[in-house]
Amino acid sequence: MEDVVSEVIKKALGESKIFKNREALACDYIPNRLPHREEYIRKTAELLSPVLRGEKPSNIFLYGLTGTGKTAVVKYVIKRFTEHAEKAGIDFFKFSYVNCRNEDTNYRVLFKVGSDIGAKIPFTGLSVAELHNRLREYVESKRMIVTIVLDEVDFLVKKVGDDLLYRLTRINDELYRSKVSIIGITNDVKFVETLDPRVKSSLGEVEVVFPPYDALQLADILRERAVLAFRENVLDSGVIEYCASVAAREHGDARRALDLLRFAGEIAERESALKVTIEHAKKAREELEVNAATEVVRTLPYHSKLILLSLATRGGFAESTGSLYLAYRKICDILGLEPLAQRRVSELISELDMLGILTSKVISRGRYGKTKEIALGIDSTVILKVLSSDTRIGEYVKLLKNDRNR
DNA sequence: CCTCCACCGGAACTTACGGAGT
DNA sequence: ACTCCGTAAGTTCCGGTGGAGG
Repeated sequence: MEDVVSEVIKKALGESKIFKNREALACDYIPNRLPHREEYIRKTAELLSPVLRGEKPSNIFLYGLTGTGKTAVVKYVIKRFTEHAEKAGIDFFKFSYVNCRNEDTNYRVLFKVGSDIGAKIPFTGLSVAELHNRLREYVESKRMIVTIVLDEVDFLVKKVGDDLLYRLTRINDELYRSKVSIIGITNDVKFVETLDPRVKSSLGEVEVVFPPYDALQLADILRERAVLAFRENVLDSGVIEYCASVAAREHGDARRALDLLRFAGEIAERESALKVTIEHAKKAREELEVNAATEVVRTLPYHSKLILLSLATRGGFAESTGSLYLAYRKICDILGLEPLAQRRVSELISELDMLGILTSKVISRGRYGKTKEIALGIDSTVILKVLSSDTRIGEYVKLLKNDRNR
């Protein structure tokens, strides 16, 4: 009998029966065509076209929910412009793409910009102000148009404020031979309202809103990518439509649709199936959902976990805030912890509701008061399993099981 | 129609904590 | 090393409320 590991190794190294190029379904893949975004590509390219003549384009702000193609459109246009520049031997415009979720401090953003445009900058040791100056001097000395793309810029601002944005929008006042323009991308629509009015007006010279995709458009996108990603005839009919309709229900998120399709393919591969079927897609959806849920539960504050624990041990249902609170206090007592006030617990319940882990409904029982009816949104055994990764909770759960067996 | 339960949920206040500036 | 400031998490206080039962 062959040993298991070498079997796995052989499988991993061997040609995939399902995938031709798995990468084509990754969310950071830039395809050659972006279906249903042609007009946005045109608009973005037109807005950026001044750089081709060595002039400064307007600052641009792009909004739209997650997975509506903002990043893909911008990256696509940048790629094409850069290709053109290389072919024509032009070097008077440069792009810098910064994802503010990864580069989440002022220093790291500036550092990324610096390395993207070819300035040599020590990766530590300078103050932010000094870094800013050096960058400005470098840009000025090279006589060029720099376009900085700040993706998920709301992350940066939430973490360190809009100081950097303000300085970047004002940097042109000190540049004579060169210019800098900014493209901000965010999926938080309310975010712009929180900005300093000065930043808001100069950053939002032009605003472009990306609408969500509908199910048919998502299906088109998936079809296009599927041709690249999968071998011929491995996709069962209806798989693409299924993935598209699931994602369309969640505000038309193309990223989710792609994830789903890729994961369905991976499941099919794991099962050594010859075709990717709707069953695989359904399984993928379930697993992705459970994964997302367990991830949320795992990162919950401790007392929120305890509230969930109280709910899960009562069969996932509580007829009132008061009764759940009592159960929660009992658990706190057993674990020797200070319980939170009921007011706070009530709020935490509402937060859990918003996260989609449980549903709480405010109801009135007339004479018997007004309260929240609370029900778990996920299977309670799943919750208990996830919560048990905390040692103290785990012990408690074990204790309960023993009691029940007796 | 009124009452009154068992909370809801707004507001103001207290602590604790992690930077920024000096 | 120091203060200062903003923020997050909780607490206390309290007015508000939908509707069953009188």
